[in-house]
Amino acid sequence: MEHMDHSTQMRDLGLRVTRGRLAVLEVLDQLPHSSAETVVAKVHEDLPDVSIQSVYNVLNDLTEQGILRRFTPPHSPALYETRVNDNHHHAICTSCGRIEDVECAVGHAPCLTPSDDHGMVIQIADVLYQGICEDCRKSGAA
Amino acid sequence: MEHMDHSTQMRDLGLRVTRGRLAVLEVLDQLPHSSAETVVAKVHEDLPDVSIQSVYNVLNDLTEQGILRRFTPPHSPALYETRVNDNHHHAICTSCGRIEDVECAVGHAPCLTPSDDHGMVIQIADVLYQGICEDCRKSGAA
DNA sequence: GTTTTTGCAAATGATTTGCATGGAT
DNA sequence: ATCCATGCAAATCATTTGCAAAAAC
Repeated sequence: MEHMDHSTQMRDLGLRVTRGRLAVLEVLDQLPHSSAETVVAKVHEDLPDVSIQSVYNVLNDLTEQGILRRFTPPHSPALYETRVNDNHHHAICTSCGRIEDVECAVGHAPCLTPSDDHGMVIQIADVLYQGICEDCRKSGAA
Repeated sequence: MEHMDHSTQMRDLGLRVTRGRLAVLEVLDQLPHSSAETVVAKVHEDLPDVSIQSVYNVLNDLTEQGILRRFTPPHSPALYETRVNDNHHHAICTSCGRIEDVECAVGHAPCLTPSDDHGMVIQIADVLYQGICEDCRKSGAA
């Protein structure tokens, strides 16, 4: 069962396994980089009675628990993906908005040198590359 | 004159030098990482007749021209700073929201390996570190 | 004088809040 | 049976849009 991982993931964290939560996670497995609005639309295809606010709850709660990953490009609503245990990051085309997963160029998650960490314990490092994608360059859209 | 740089900066780009634009730039020189709302409040201390919408225009236009830099932490409105020609990045405390400038750990701006650039030409790489700052750790706020 | 930028008003978009009901354990 | 999560409604926050008037070149 594909849900198994997510169910145990939540149970292990003391979260209750609900249809809404599973539905949100399935959508994000299929469509990473989705906005809350997109998730709601997709969830409603199968479960029309899941409320918008509940989806927001789920997105917030699961992000806080580390099951989801959230990032917020400029001029965009927050985007979500099911958190995977690599250190991939994102490249966004500032012209058409398309987003690609990219591997971290340095081979490991960026980190701070102790001399420059300002006393902070870093938990997440998100890299957002912004540029122009091949299609936009060719079509002169930029 | 401290404004000189900004004025010539704008003139060189064919942008008109207005009091509103200069005021926004001065605020961001003093208070980097400010939100639009903060900028409006600060600008209004001296120039109460500058409209909110105009500040948004300025922030958008100057960011587009590369004079300002915008980044958008989760759960935060967009933040702005006058763009400086280094590759510093940002560390945000997920508990109290404080933001520190940090130097890029690898010594240069992150870049993509050609084999992994998806055909995109990268113009900006923003790194956002998220963690818990020393104060929050000590006070147990997290 | 011409074009860009501003100011005003209104609308839209994204997200959060509070409280009673329903559902998972 | 208990407590967590949901649904509903309303509110709030951030930002954009359109057009006439003012300002910079």
